[in-house]
Amino acid sequence: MAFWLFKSEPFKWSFEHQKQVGDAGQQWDGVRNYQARNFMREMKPGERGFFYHSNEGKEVVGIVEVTATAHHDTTSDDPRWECVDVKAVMDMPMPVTLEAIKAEPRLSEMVLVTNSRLSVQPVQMSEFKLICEMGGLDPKKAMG
DNA sequence: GCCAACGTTGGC
DNA sequence: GCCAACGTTGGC
Repeated sequence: MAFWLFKSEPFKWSFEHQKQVGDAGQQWDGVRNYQARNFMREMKPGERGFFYHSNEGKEVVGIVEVTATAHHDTTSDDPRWECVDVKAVMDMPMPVTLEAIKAEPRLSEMVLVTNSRLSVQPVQMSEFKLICEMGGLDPKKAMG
């Protein structure tokens, strides 16, 4: 079981939008970066990740779950670009800011910190649990 | 709004 | 296959 982080600018696609589409989920489209695409290819239905608001907010705001394996991104004509489907699972009671993440020595290896431009990235289980705790969320609940 | 870091493109 | 030029991301 792997854990992930999905980054989105809230004025383009926010966690609120994500919640509105419900359990049907929605393709995580628009990714045009090989590294990010390759991580999506590794994802399996049922795996969970953080929903992170970049630019505005700069915080982890909720938990999402992968509902479909990688398939063609319908917003691109180019068959190279694929994406998974995700659905919103629960809110982070207290959003965890990038500032707080950077201030936590145990999170210094997070991809969010070491490669801030990667929009889809893996998260270690220890990192996942710790951020849940920082956000007031029981890690067991978040992990499903 | 700026700019550093990074990724991609295309000429050679 | 190299690398300069360019475009984009995202923190500040």
